[in-house]
Amino acid sequence: MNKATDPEWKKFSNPNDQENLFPEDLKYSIKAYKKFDYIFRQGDLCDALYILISGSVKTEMVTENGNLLGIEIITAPRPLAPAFLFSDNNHFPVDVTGIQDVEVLRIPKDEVMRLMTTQPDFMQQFLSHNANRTQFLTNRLQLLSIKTIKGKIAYFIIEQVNLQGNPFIINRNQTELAGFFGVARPSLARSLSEMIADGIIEVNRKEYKILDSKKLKELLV
Amino acid sequence: MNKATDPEWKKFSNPNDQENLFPEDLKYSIKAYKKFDYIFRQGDLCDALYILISGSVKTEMVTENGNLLGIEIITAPRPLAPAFLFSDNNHFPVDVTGIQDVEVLRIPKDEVMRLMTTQPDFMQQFLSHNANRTQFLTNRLQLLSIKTIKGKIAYFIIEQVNLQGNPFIINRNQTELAGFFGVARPSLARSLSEMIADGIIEVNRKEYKILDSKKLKELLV
DNA sequence: TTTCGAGTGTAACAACTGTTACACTTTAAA
DNA sequence: TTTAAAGTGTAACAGTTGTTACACTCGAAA
Repeated sequence: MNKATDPEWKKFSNPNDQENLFPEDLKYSIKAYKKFDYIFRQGDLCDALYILISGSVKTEMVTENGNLLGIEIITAPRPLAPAFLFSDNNHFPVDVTGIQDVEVLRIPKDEVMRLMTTQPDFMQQFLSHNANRTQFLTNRLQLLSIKTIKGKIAYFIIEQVNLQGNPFIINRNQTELAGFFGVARPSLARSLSEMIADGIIEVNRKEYKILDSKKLKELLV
Repeated sequence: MNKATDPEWKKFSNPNDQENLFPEDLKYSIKAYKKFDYIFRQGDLCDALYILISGSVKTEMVTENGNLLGIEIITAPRPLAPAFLFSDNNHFPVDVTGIQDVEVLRIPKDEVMRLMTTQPDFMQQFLSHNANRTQFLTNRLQLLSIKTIKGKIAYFIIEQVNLQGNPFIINRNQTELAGFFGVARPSLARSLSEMIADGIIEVNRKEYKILDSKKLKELLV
């Protein structure tokens, strides 16, 4: 297989590092799923490395009563919960559902072990990806640990300003944002309204601007 | 260095796997901290692998206003936030504070990279540990995502019954448990009282018993 | 341009949790 | 055994969030 014909999934998560991740004789299989199919369910055994090679999926935690807390949307190419392959209790912690038609690459665990020891670039990517996942989860945990809605908004806004500057764009509607925060949509709207009324922030469509940074930081409970 | 004189920290996180984790010529340094010293602060650069080799520490998230959300207590020997060594934004996500006098082993990043490729047992341990950390965080996230206190109690209880059977022991007092759930102590006490009054659970000292498993599951919001 | 649906703003009320305070019980040390 | 400290139970009230409902705005498609 030469580089020109390498499929998209060989790029793993970083398109710039598409070389030397996988050897010529890699053992793998590919399975296709339709839109809205469950790809994995919370509790499913995780006995191989799964990489989403086309389409996109959403992962959701399910509290046993059926309530959902949206976690994130994953777009190909990206591995799915790779950390769990090596955990003592290797079961999927979330539901994974296709939001488009998707294809998933499967590499058996022993084959992954071989890759780890023979392909340094693969190992580096694997470690880096898992490390970033851990940071994502830690960040999410920190957000959820803030008790007031205004506090969550403040935390999120400060994070976005650090990334994008002031003003900045939020590409989610209120319903999605409320789901991300784990709160009810009208409650989020109320908190936003009050923060606008207090002269802390300004909102035009998807553009948000901090007006009073001091007051904003006081909201971080 | 022969095996009989291997120090405790060579056992890493699993005392049964003390062989072949580290080579003879490992480059490292050790630093000591007093009780209540900060070992790391949220935001500190993480440029090496740190392993707690004696004593114990607690990790806490700090919301910028000073409020604390207790995360966990770590007892030697165990690595400290090893995942962040390989993340793109390699900063500590939590405060790490000694709750006893502690010693911390430091292995530089390039030395860790060498270990990963030359010591398969080290790599296996490292992967497994990070995987378990991810599961811990996911579990904590799931707990915090439950909105009602009774729901959190129910989730926690069901988890404990799966681990210990029914009845089971909770080795935390109400204050610690409330901190773990991220709620106020009297609120937790109230919810527990109501669950007892409703005949759902029974509590004697640290021993908890489920009486009505059906009602308990209905509390998982 | 019209129209429909998605998205947003808001209000009234219910439900839940936090705060503060204090009495009581248990534990461990003197 | 006595005593102080830690832990627990509980109440009253304040504060925040959820629920439900509905009007309004905006934008894309017909």
